[in-house]
Amino acid sequence: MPELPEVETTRRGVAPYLEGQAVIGLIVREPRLRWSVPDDLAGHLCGQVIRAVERRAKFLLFRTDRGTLIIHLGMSGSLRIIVGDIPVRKHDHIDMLFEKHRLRYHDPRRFGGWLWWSGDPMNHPRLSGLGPEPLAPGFSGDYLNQAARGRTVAVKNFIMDGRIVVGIGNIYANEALFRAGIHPQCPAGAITVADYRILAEAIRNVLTDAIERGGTTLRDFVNEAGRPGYFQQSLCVYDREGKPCRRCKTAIVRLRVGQRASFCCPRCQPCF
DNA sequence: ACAGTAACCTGTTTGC
DNA sequence: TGCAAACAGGTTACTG
Repeated sequence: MPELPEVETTRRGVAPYLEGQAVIGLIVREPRLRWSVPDDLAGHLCGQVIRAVERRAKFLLFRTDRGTLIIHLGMSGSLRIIVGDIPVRKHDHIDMLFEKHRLRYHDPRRFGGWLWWSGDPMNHPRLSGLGPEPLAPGFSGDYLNQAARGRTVAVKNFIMDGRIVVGIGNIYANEALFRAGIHPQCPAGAITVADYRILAEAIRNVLTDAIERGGTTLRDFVNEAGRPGYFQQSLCVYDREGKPCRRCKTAIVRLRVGQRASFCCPRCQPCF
């Protein structure tokens, strides 16, 4: 679930409750996440003030004076602000305690992670090799075109590769390619620079639109208040097999690209 | 370096 | 209705 817009929605939601607040406790009920929660995480965090809540790719960064808590939501993780006495549900794996509330981590599939890093988080092995942020300067059609030279991989897989550009998962890859009028199976190296400029803009626009609508909730994504996003109402192709294209009414087609379900309009996204 | 596959784990949907 | 298989938003370790 959580791609860049959902992680950013979570960041914006929790930041006001955490920044400037001291951690007074940590309850780890289930440490077996994608990467095991470090044994000494409570020792690192307790007493520390969260100075800033940032995002890099799909990672959330909680900065303190002594290091950074790095959280990844995986495919089914969510963070909620809990005020008062709300009973722990199944899969509520971690609570981070503050004076007046707590941050509760829920993750049925346990593909997420809570990591600690004492140095510059950008040097963490999981972050150091990442490509540019799609919403920051430095990401452009010219950059994509350069990175795609000689690549035979399908363009959909190419833009989902975090070494090329971060934050784009299956939903937004499909949606961005539709907006750009590019077929998902087109080889990355066969796309013109003009089309890459259109694609880069489509990526920025779809991510920005999704953030404005609080992300996409297909099953279980919820924000810090436990409420869903509503960008799913704006999806043009994802999970719309057989339904009419919002632009030309042609039936949306489902195919498999690199083991992932993919959706496109055969008329608006012609084969290369 | 690149491309493709399997794996991590649980819940829900689909098909027989 | 019941059960098993297939599938799901992400990342990474492995293969050739």
